[in-house]
Amino acid sequence: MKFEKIPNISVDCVVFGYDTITKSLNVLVMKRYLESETGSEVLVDDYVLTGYHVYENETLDDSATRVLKELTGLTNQYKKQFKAFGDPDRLTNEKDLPWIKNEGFNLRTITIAYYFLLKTEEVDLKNSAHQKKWFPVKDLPELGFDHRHIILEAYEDLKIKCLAEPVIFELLPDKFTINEVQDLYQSILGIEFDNRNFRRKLINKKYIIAIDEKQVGVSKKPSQLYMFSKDIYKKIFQKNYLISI
Amino acid sequence: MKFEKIPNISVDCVVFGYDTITKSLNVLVMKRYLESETGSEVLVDDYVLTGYHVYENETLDDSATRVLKELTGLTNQYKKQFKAFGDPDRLTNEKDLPWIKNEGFNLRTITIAYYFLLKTEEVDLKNSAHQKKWFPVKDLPELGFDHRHIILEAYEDLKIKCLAEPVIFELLPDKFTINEVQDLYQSILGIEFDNRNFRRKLINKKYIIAIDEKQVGVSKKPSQLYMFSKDIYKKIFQKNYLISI
DNA sequence: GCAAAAGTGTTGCTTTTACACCCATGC
DNA sequence: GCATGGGTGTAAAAGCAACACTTTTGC
Repeated sequence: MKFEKIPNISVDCVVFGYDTITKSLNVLVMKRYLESETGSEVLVDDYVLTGYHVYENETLDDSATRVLKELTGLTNQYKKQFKAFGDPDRLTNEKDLPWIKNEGFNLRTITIAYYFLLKTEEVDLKNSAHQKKWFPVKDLPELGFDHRHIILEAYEDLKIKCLAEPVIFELLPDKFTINEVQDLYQSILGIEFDNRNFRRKLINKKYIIAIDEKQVGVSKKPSQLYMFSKDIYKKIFQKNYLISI
Repeated sequence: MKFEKIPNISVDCVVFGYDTITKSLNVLVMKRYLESETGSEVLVDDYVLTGYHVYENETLDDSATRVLKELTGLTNQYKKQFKAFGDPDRLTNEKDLPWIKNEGFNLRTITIAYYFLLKTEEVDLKNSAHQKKWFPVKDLPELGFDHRHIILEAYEDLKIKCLAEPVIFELLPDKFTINEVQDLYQSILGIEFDNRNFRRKLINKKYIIAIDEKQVGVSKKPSQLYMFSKDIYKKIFQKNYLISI
């Protein structure tokens, strides 16, 4: 009983990884491939989110953490439960049926969807069992089930979240330049900011700390590195009750 | 199969109702009462949210809508799925056990929680099967299961939501005064605004429309009535990309 | 005429926006 | 010395915050 899977409840994890080099916000997905018994026909060939059934004795948060760990080896990443998906037909697209038959899924499975924020470079894709791949959130491959929909809803939630809370720093290395932060905001939100205004705004925050270090190995003026202090942020944080409707 | 309940998945509805007269943001809950077989002992005597199992052929949203309709007779109210609750021990407080035994619940039930926004006066509590009652969100009664927790999370979500979207008008009658809007914001957020600044801000919105009508039957200067035009709001709405971290 | 709540303006301050050029480095 | 992105200042406009008294009605 204790470690049994609940057959009709899963968690699905949208893993967002930012690649500072290519300036791309990516999503980690897993290859799904199935041939007919004779091997003459490819039945399923696309990607899916990583997810798994929730265990009987496990909280939803713990399930999501477990799935992320199995997928990436990482723990302690920023995690948010953002929505449950449970349409009766969410798993029953024609192209999903052979897969479901093969895997023995329950056709009416509700999934609790989480998203995680981390850095692409933190994940080692080589030494891993499944075939996993990063795709830019703006250029997703063909996805199984309702997973494109889930990713896009996660992305919408992230857009709103990053305007109100300093989650952006979860996607950046510990030491970053102001322009990297700006690039990331722009990449997530799809809009451009004035560099001088953006820079001023960030540098004025007490929790954005200039460190005594500069970029190395770049063939241009090396830029100042900063870090984000969560401690200071928490200390000086105060709810802003500005009504903007 | 089609109309069977899924035994381990439910929706729970936090129904927020605002009472313009008493200026109280209320939550609608249902009496839960159980005596021992001999009638000599009260086993359970408290309140719970209304909720119900999800049916096999039904979306989560439809389940929530159905539960609200059975509870209040109302449809087409503002509805938001805000979180799934699924801790293994969420139904197993000692005081919930006799109830669960009596009702034949699945002990590991995940609930998808929704909140609704409406006006207290819209709901007729008299002609209704179950014993239902409004309680101020700031003065909740003893609640079964994890329902206090669910209500408080719904309330937190509502606080954030009403700062960014005009959901406040879902809680007010069609015709309202500026001071009623201010009272409601203050009641939800627990802070006070300057009346002159608040009034100016609202009246300047194109979608807040002064109508050719005043309050009647009040023994004071009757106030100007306004309405909210969702159409105009949608037309002129534009996402505000202000980073406030 | 009095109680009750509605409604009204101004000023200083902070924040946002718009905008163009020089700087430091590696090659 | 040149290519590359890093870094800088100012002025106008908008929005926000603080503040106290007069008006209109029903009774």
